[in-house]
Amino acid sequence: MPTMLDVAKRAGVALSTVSYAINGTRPISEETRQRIFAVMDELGYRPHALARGLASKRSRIIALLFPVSERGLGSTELAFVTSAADAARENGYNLVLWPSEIHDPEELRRLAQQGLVDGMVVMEVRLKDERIDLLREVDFPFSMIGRCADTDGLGYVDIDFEQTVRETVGYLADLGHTSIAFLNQSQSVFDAGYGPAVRTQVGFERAVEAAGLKGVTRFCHAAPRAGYEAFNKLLAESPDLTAIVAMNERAVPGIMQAIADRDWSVPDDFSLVGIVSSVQVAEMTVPPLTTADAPSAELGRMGAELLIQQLETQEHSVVQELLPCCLVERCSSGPCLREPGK
Amino acid sequence: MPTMLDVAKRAGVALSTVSYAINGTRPISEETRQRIFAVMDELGYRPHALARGLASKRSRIIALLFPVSERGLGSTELAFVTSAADAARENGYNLVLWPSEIHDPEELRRLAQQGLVDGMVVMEVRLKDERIDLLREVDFPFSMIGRCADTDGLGYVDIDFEQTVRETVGYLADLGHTSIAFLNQSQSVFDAGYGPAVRTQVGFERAVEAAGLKGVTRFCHAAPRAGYEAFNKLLAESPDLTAIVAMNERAVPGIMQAIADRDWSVPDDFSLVGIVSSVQVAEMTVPPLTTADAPSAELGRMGAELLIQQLETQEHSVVQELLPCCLVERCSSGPCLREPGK
DNA sequence: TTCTATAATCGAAGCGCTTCGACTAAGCGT
DNA sequence: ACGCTTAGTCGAAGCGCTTCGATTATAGAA
Repeated sequence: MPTMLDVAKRAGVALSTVSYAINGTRPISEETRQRIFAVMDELGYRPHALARGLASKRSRIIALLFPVSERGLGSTELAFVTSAADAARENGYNLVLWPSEIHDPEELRRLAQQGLVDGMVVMEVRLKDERIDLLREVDFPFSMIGRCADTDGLGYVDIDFEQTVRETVGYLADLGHTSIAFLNQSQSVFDAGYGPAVRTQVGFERAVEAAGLKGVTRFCHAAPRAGYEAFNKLLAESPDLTAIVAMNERAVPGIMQAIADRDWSVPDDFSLVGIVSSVQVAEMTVPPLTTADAPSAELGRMGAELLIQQLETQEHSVVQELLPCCLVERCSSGPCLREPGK
Repeated sequence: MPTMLDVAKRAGVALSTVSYAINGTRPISEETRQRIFAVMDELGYRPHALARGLASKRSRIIALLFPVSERGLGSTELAFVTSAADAARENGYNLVLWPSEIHDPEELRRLAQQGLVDGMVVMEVRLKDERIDLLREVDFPFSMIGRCADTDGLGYVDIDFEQTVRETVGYLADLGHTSIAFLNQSQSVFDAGYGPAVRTQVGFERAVEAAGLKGVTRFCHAAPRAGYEAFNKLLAESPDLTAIVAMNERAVPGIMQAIADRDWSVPDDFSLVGIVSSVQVAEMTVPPLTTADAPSAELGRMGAELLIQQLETQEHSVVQELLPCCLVERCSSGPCLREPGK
């Protein structure tokens, strides 16, 4: 494998001249530059990434911190990963995957001090998140997909949960629904201060009140069985319910089953809308689910780009962006033709 | 950030001694070692990954090549990624994600020559795959998740498609089905020589013949609509069909819809089994789908471990492993109670 | 006792790059 | 003709490690 020195010799210039030609760090005459580049691809020269990183103190590698087995990532999260990797590469960076126990700051500190990565993109951030506290403390560059409670001076992209749930509630209200339930993720996820669970629930309550509707909320584990039971309890307590907004993909089939078991049909007797979901999931149900799809690809991409931008420019121009989910009407929602409560 | 030299000075030893103590490359007295380690964590010293990589010519970084937007990865593929990353880290390696256009060997060559990664794990390998040809040609270490046609001397893990489909067909035969269809992925994927599509189809034909059953096969795009149409055509041509084996998750809801549209019910009137699928998908349908689940996590893990093992030991002990899918009976399959053809 | 193997350590030479401080030769205003 | 900037280039000093070839002390073999 040829080195920069080989190129320099063959082109009859100094080693440093080659470096300047490649990086454009100092002016090089057009003539020399051409000669150097000619030699470079004659020899098939590729700059050595590690050497470059060592000398420049910038590895051009960023890490994506993703929580290991925390609810087991779904296809929504996969899109974060792939689009972040794409975005990184388009900007000349490499993306390393760092499966991180959410509660092991030491591991994180090691990564930060190892000199391997220039910065990190942190996924699945909680309202109160040790990882963020640590990174902040050691002043290590990072961006978030999601956000913690105190985002002062921190760059992030997140879903606009309030807006999403407001739009969804509005949509159902327009269809004539007056009593709506929100099916959240599990109580433990909520208690752990997981942003989406907390923010959406709050948003739902506000939206429902603002619209003058009746709204109830309920936690539910990520499983069909739990969805089934949750639906039945919900209807036992509020028999006038005609629609559910579910931020719990795995529970959806259980709900559908429960609806079918009452000999009701979707959407004529009951409406079901998934939020913070994805097309893949929506199309797995029969009938296809009306969903507010998470802008996963954008989130992943922006998370990476935010960080890279922060790395390239020294100025701390803090970008904080909220993206709404996109409500797509499919076949699980509509006006309620049944007489509520019957 | 302290360097090795700082540690050495503070411990009153030579720089190289510290290195030997850390790596165990040469014998160091217990006493000295202790002193060195004490100083190390007194100073909070962390070896610099890039420097280490540059000097040792081993970065301890491996790349996971995954095809960009080729069918859009599902949750099955996500598991590859995360478990590969896990496995890498457990073995002291980092995993970088390399979204690769399947037909751009130049990009790949660059990655290989850049010195950034010690080896690659290649996903979604085709029977005839340019990437493999290139890596082989330049003699760059790699392992495959999946496999190409000529696997001579190449390490891989793959799903045992033949076995999986045989078991599935056997399962349906035992339930009394005698006319079964196989719903493959799309024709174009098949024509591109995508291993699973080709191998499973061949396997199905053999299995059906061996079991003395009647079998038909059909390609289908990854979409509910396509599944719907495929089902109807299939039944128009072979009215005695009582079961479908589908290796096409996205088409499944369409099939279910089509079944329901005939006023048939699953599984009493028709059986449906998904293969090379996952629990997540299986539980999204109503009723839950009987599936042969892909051992995704194992595949990802083994893919990484295979490569690392190859990297650590010089000997080319070629590991080639086929893992079967695990057939899980849920509620979409059973004996056919309907009189076939009616 | 003398010779040699082994344990324990040191110093120095890289690994392949970036970057800083020269240096030279023009180009320009005065 | 004078200094003064600027484009274009060179050489050398690192970046933080690994690793090779000594060197010394210690012990077992002859």
